[in-house]
Amino acid sequence: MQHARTGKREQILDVAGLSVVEKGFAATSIEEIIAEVGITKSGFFYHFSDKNELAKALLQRYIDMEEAIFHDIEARAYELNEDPLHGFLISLKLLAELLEDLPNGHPGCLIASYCYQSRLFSADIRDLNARALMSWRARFQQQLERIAETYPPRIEVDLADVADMLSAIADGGIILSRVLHDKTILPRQVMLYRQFVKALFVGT
Amino acid sequence: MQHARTGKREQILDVAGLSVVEKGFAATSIEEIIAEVGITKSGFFYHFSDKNELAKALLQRYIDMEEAIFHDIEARAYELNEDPLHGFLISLKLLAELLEDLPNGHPGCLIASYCYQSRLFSADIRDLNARALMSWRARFQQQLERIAETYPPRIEVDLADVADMLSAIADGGIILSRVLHDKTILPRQVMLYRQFVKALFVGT
DNA sequence: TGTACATCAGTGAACGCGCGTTCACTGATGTAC
DNA sequence: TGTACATCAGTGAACGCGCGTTCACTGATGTAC
Repeated sequence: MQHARTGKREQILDVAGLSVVEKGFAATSIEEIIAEVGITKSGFFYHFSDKNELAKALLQRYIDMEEAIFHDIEARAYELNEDPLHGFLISLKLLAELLEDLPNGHPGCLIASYCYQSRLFSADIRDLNARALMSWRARFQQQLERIAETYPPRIEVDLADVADMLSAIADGGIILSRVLHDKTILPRQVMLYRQFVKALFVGT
Repeated sequence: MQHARTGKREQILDVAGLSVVEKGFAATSIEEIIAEVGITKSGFFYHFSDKNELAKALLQRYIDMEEAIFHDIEARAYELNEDPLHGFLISLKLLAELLEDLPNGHPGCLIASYCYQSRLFSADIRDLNARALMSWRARFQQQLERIAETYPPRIEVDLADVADMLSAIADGGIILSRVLHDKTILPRQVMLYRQFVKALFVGT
């Protein structure tokens, strides 16, 4: 077994996570998960009280991972750089590189997946999804506002929209990359967004 | 019954289409569809040989509808206007207005929905999905290239990427709008893309 | 115009399978005294 | 150090329900001659 050393709970989340972004949550059966993990059905229900709890744990883990990745990227980007614009541009470059280096492209955004199956989930899961998106908006908007203090925008825009645009580009880019089987699309879109931000604050 | 005058086949597609973007294809049961349409299960199988045929018909209809909408928008945008840039900018404005006027926001993009459930579908459906995205890329890229002949780009970009960006913004914007329950996000993203295109070809 | 036949748009009953969930139980490890 | 008990990480068998699919059949409408 490949994950012999990791806990069964973590293995369940790994297997389920992959399946959910490729088949959807409803089509991801517990039966199939336990077969791949090598556990009985009762073993599954020891870790999760029901399937809804699996959905919640899956989403929470995904959000935490993304949060950690962005935190790390920003720490590196602003490390030797106090200029907010250059820091943000470096962040975007680092993000694009990270996405480029994923061997099979981005596996799929769980927030987008859940969005297209929202009637399956309880209100707390939908809330979790919405709060994740709002926290990204706040995070990017804050950085954009710091930039705008030094570099007055050359185009009249709502910085919340510019912040949302990164989330949109990311989710949309993942979809394009997957459907067209071209993993370069997503990082290229991030770099294009970067050029837009540059044009926005320093002109063409 | 609200669709008393339309054919049962069309009603099946209407009901199924809405359910698929809210619960996913696997969780959209034939049982539930026929209950809402007011038909027996055998009636369903008269119209579709199996569930996969429903998926295919659903996607084909969605693609045809989107195609018709874009065709209509472009016809109106370029009607009194031979300048390619202004024509494209008007297209985007018309698109944003159309999206703004949808009473409940965009119901959901079937291409994105299928992308996150692709393992459920046969190869011909996945192909259909990919070809739809490629035709949009081609359509937008062609217009961008016509623009570039008259307005040399102020930023060095790949126009195929700029074309893809519109698809990405649209798919991503739909997701943001739905998850955050704010239908204004999608049209605002389209308008922001419009500002990017403007900056790209005429500067800031 | 009448009759024979074909097609259309379904009905009704039955099928087997896989699903999520429950329940009583267990063997290995950890902790208290 | 030994014993009693608790907790952890599961097992095994059974459940009822809903799913997609099949099959023989039907009543209304259309077409040929």
